[in-house]
Amino acid sequence: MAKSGPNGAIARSIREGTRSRIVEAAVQTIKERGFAATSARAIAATGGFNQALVFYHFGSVNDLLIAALDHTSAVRMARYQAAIDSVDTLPELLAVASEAYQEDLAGGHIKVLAEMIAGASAMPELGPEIAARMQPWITLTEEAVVRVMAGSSLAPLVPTRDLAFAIVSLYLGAAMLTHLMGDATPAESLFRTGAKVGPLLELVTLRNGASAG
Amino acid sequence: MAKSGPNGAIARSIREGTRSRIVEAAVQTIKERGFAATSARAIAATGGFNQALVFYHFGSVNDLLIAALDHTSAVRMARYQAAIDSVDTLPELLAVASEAYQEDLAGGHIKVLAEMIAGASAMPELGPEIAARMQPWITLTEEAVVRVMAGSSLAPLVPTRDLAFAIVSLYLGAAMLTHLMGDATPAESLFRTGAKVGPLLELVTLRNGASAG
DNA sequence: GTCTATACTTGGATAGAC
DNA sequence: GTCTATCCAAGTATAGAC
Repeated sequence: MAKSGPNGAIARSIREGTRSRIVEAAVQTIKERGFAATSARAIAATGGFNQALVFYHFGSVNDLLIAALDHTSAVRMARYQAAIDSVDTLPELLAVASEAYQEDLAGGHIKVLAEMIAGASAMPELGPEIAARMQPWITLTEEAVVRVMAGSSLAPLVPTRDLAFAIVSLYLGAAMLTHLMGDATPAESLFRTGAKVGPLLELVTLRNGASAG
Repeated sequence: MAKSGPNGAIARSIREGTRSRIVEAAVQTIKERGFAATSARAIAATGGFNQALVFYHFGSVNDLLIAALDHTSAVRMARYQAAIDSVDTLPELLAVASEAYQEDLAGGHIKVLAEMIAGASAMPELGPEIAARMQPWITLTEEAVVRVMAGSSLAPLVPTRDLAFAIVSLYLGAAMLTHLMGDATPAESLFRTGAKVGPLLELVTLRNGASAG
């Protein structure tokens, strides 16, 4: 209270601290220029601050990049979780996934993820950090699958862990290929097909209150 | 004739030219140390020749890397094509794919591919080159799918292009995640599950000479 | 064709002024 | 906490001897 004056936006950006300004500049630099070009100097140029601040606040570029991944992951995870929670059937789940993919593609989140994973190959010490941050996505996916399959007679037959891993792999692989091929974007066609196939699969997950004892 | 003497191995390696020595050193360096660490100096150290030879023979490190990708791709493509040609049913195809994946993982080919794709993000000018070299794999996959589905009543319903893209995406995504997670290797479990599920899917692709006109 | 030596560039990271 | 200035390492690429 004592601090807040009439100068809204500026005061806010000061109060939020330089840390988040740096994190956001890092995210934007990855989006715009790719992992390899995201140096401390490039981030500083994007955010309009000094290069040395990266090291003062985060110790190293790598640690900043981890923080940036955490930041975007948290935002996206919350959104996906909400979308998934509002859904009960497999076709709906496919629709939500397709929608989320398109959104993330347009918003550049896909690119950040792809670049970070690509970058993990480049900086081996980033590997475990990123792997750990992928795990929640697999778990999220598995929970969604379990929920959607619940009540189906097929449920006990489905290896949900493998299925979740496969879905995340597919999502990621499609993202990397799309990213690679640029304008061709065959992933879009794939998701459209998925949306068409979804309703057919509903037969598979029909609640079978009748057939069960 | 005039050139070949009693000194077999040494003469051969001279005859084969420094170019292929450099290409092989590049492949091995990517396998062992990753894309980012594969500099002209590192490649030269691996192959035991001078750094300047990279530029003399290939002009730039990037061009050498492209040549290296072409080299491994050609070898693997030939092997996959032969394996696929010897197969007629979907379960067999899954078995072949699973086997190839394990082989490529053990042989380090998966790593080369993953690193190159990762690297493409790093060096944008590599992107189109690598994308162009992925296309034949999608085509190969599509042809295999078409062949295996031929005669099934489902064949006309399957969007083979999308399916092939999905399979390659899955393969690639699983490779990158496995590469990332290291010892966890959930992809192995996935392929085991795939092998178990395969026979069930045979029902789907049964030749239906009876039901057709 | 292959080597040594070196020019040039970029980026991580720190010291020290403010 | 933020800036300027700078050190140092690693890498691309070329010149020129052999």
